[in-house]
Amino acid sequence: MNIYDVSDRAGVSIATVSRVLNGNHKVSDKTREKVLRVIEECGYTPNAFARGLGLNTMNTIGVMCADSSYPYQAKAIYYIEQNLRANGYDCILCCTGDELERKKECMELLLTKKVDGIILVGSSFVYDKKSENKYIVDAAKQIPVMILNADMDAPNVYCIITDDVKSMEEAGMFLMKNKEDILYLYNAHSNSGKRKIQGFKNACKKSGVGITEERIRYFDGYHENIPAVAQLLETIVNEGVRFSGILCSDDALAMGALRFAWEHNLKVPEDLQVIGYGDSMLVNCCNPGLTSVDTKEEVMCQQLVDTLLQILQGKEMPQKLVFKGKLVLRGTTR
Amino acid sequence: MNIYDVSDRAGVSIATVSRVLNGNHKVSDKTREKVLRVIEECGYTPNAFARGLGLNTMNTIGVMCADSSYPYQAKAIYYIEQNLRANGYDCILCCTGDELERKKECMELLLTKKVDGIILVGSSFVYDKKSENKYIVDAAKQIPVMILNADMDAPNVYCIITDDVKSMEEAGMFLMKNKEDILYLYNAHSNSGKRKIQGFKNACKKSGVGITEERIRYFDGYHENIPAVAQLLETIVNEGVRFSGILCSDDALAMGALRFAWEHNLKVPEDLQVIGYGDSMLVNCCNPGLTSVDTKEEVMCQQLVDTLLQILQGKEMPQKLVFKGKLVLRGTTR
DNA sequence: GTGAAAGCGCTAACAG
DNA sequence: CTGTTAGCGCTTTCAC
Repeated sequence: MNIYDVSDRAGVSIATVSRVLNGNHKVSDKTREKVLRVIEECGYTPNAFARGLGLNTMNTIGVMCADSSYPYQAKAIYYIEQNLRANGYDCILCCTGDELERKKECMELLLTKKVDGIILVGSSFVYDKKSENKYIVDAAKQIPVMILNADMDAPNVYCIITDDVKSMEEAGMFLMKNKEDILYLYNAHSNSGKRKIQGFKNACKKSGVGITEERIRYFDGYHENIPAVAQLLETIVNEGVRFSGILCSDDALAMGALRFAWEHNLKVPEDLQVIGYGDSMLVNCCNPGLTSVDTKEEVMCQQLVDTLLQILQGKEMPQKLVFKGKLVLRGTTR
Repeated sequence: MNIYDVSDRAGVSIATVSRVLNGNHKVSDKTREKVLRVIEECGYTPNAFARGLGLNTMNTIGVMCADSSYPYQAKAIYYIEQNLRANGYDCILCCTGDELERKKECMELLLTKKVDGIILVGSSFVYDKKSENKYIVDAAKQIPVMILNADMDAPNVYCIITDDVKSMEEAGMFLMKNKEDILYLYNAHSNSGKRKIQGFKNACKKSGVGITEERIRYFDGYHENIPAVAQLLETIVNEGVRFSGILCSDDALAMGALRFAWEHNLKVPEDLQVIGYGDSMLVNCCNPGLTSVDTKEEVMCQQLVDTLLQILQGKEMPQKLVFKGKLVLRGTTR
């Protein structure tokens, strides 16, 4: 069943059927009804590939993420998909992992599939070296590239980011109000990961606390491996480092910190304060509840999609949207 | 830049270019190299829409889920995407929510987009009423439909499921070894949700424990709302129901149970035992660690994709793959 | 308001 | 081994 069959049965030309299909006004009501009836009867739907070939678009957006099972990315994908679909766009999902080479491949693939735009979810897509971001810059020469949570500057690349520096600074200063021995724990050397560290360092400076590398520690493990985080803290203590507060670059790390507290019979927040980042479901999975930074993910994703849609319609849009995180106080801090 | 441009520059016909592109053997090495060089030089990539139109496929699979931000679904999507991509297929993601109407719409849409197969992630897609599964049966008349975690019987519909009855029965019997006052907590009336309840009931029977509705309780709230789960348990206690063990249909509910224990200074597992389902990252987010049923999600997803790929190649495959869950003992049980 | 016809870029059957 | 050509099904311009 194709447009010819419909035109035959309706006794009109394929051009007319096409017009009806596309809501073109220049069709008489009578003809329109006749065509619609036939379409209804036959259950005809236009061939998407043919349409794509003619119009050079199939209304799809490529969504890339490192690992869609990470809670943050999973949420983002959900919000993005919902917003795009509500506007008639499909999502092709690509989980790239962490290797640059795979990211390039996926990007290439999406371009080949002729998506109308690309959304990069998560800050791991943007590197320090300019040369390693070439794949993004190149892609942006063809179609708009939206980046959630990473900051870079190139034509046709749009960044929707949290002001991680400020947000983390605020959280850090909260812990440093009357304590100097705060530990910073992170698990990604990504673009936003670096901004967060900067925020911690800023907090140190502003609070008159010395910055030492032994208090800025990297967790090199699988994000779900909470026990390993606790172990890392054990190692740090064994090195002789003492701390009364831990600032974490995400909530999972904070869960590890709490686990460490349990294992050592430390009272939270009396003996140890903990702050997470992301305000995920994990904040309620512990007792007391986890103080965390709400990064307003849903709003960011909405804005991202809105912006993209406008761009696709040819509008000029801001290259950077910056949101400020909000420290949500719960029981793991005083 | 299209196939004609390439053929011109290489001094061959478009048929030859097409052959080179598709790895057809009947091209001389010399010609092949010449063509490949031109392709390389021009950075030519074939137009996916044109190819799709001719072949009537763009090698995409529709992946439907209710909410990709639920940890279980997020994981499944990740595994499925990885496996499909490794075999040259793209995923179009559709998050449908819980309403049947939206599920139908999404299904329709994917069919219109001419995907090669459809994967339904999560058991909420299959209903009790046969008439409400018609959208699946109809879709399966056109393309294979794979269902993760729900059981139904129709031509061209393939189910990859956990033996929830047996798995839950085993977990229940573990708790009922020497206690009768076990509570069953669930949060979905879905296909697999019902099998799980059946498992609990079986455990009661086999353990000689009476089945009462007041011990089989539904949590009607957002899956991440751990405090609300604890509140529900409070309500149940206030009704006069007592329990020394809680069997939960997923790990998030179990976190709520643990929260309830904290709030009431109940020792786990001495005063209250808890078992979750899914063996998610949450099992390590609490102290002691959560005993849970490992449903081997990754393996199931691999098998699902494998099966689908074989079906697409015309092979006859089993309509149902059943995996048995495994009870992983941790600190919340004795 | 409607129809004829020219693409869109590729694959594959057929002929040589 | 290589080239010619007929689709694949739709949109859109140009006549009428």
